[in-house]
Amino acid sequence: MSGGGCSIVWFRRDLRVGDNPALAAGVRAGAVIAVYIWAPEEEGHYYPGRVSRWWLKHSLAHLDSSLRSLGTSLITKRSPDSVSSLLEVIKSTGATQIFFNHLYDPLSLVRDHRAKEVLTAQGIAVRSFNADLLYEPWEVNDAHGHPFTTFAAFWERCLSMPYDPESPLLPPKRIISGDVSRCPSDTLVFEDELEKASNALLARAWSPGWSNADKALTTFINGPLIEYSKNRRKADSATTSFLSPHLHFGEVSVRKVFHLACIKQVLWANEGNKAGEESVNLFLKSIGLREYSRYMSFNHPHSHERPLLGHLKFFPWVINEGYFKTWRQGRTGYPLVDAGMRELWATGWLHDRIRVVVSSFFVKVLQLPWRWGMKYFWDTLLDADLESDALGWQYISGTLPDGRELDRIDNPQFEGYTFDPNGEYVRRWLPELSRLPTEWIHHPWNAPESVLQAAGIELGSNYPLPIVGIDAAKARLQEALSEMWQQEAASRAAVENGTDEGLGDSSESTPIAFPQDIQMEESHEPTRNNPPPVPRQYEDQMVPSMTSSLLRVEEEETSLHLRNSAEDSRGEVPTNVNVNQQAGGDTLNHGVLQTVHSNTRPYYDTAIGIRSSAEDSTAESSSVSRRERDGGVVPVWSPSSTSFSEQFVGDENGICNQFILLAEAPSVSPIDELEAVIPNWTLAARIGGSQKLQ
DNA sequence: AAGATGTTCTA
DNA sequence: AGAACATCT
Repeated sequence: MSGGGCSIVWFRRDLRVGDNPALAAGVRAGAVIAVYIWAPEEEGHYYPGRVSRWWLKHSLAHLDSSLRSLGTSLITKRSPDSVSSLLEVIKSTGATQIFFNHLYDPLSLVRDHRAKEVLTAQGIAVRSFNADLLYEPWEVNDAHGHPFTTFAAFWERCLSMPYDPESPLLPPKRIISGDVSRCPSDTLVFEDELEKASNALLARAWSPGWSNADKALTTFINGPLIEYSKNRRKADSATTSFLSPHLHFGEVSVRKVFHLACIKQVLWANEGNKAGEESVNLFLKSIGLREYSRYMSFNHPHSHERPLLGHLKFFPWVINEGYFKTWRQGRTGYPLVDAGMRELWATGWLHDRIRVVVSSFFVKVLQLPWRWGMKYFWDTLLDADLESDALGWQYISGTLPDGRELDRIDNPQFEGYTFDPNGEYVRRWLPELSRLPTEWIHHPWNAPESVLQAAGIELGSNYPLPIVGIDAAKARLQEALSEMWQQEAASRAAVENGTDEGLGDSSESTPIAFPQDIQMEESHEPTRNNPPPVPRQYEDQMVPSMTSSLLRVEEEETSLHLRNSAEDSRGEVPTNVNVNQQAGGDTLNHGVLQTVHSNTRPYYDTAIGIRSSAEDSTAESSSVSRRERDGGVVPVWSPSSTSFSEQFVGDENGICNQFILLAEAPSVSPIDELEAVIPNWTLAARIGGSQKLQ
């Protein structure tokens, strides 16, 4: 295995030196070549947003300097294709093995599988590890060996597993560098000049990099954690952990977080500090949600673009780009929502509670397609994370068995008084309402004219009237829901009559395209299980891989393929965090971040590689099975290993396919299939076919 | 003591 | 919105 050659450690979203199993393995094996490959085209629609790239840039610089102090450096490569870059690095360094840590988003599952196939074929030893989760998704199953479908059950199981999560590894003391003299780094460009200006303020609030992540963790554990249960639902309290971006980029390991929190919990439990103990439970639960997001993504890889509950695909979403824009700009007329949206745009950050408020408003009041909202979060959040965001939006949209009720509308006015009782949060982000008394701050439309006047507010002029009334929204939601159920019943009837072919397809398999608007803005706006049989010994061989197989024609994804690159810009948002602002004037002042309105963000929709619809007759799917690989038992990744579930209202087809696939899976060359799929965005759709059971 | 009213929670 | 729980009278 080790031979004479050195090892490549392929960094991805594990930008840390401590508790990094891939790095540790590389160091153990001898000389190391640390590599990071920037290949955003592989991400398709999920090209990272501006602030996310800012973070990445700094995190990589931080990692590089740490590696240098340990004796090596980070080789960076700019590439349209990670796997070919790896091959290049192998060629120029004579590396004979490669180590990396697992990722669980659908794009990575495909890419990593392919990497493994290709590299192995080249005689390279490939080993991968769990560095991102307490337990691998395939380790956590119910009494029947099936994956859980609700969070509570999942998390309960995680907390009562027969073995503990791995203990965090110490960072290496020294790294012997492989010979990189013939392997120059590419300079990676993560932001253009305009973006640089827009990002200028971020460094005041955030410090990317693993050692800063460690500091943030320690600060939180020793500080706000104990009060977490009390404080966690105030919109602007600085009592959250602020770990999410660090966790997203793997700057701190979740095991370490878990470890430290558990130690505190034991301590507080011994002291009889009930509140402290409960705080840890709540904090760990949010870590659990992150775990669950990976779990869901692994088990249902199309969960970032399809509702997990089948009937939701019949929901008549309101396709109204004007609404969408109004929401993004924070001009809905609901102060709590607007404050949140403006904070998001200005800072790339939102308190968890406010994320729920704005997304719930988006889905239930505006009834816009949730994927639009999710995409906007992706573009703007500093901690944008595909798996977490997909879980969040699905939860909000009522598309999970344990999500919020579909027909429940959260009223931002009432939420305002619970999350922001004194209106401070609203006043900070909506300067035009800064003089409005608390009594009216969350429902200015009810305020007496005299009060509004005194506050310098003219509704409909310098602050909008509610874009949609809550009552109207409720009525419209009821209609939409009954329409949805009708459609669903009709579709089911059609299936029973055997006339289903094609009928349901248009509605169910063609996700609503993103609006042009999110990419392009008009110009007048300033733009801008039972225990696993062999629990431990194969830990570092658990390579999630994907097997695809022939299924049937089910997908015709036309609309999604043709996406133009375009300019992404935002509605104007006040970014002047300092409160005082002229109350007059709809024109919001231009704060620092706003000096740049328009960030051009290319969309790499590699429409090349999309197959014709004839070829589309092969829709990927895969199955769960265990098979030998590299001497280790490897679960083969499966999207629909779900025999549970009346909850995931399935059509029987979905379930049947599952078993058919199990039989058929090995007959098709995964790579051939996968290559056509790599342009990602369509991946999930293809994998799932039109099964409802997702 | 039982009923009304209020509070908190929901992945 | 509605259940579960807590507090008041």
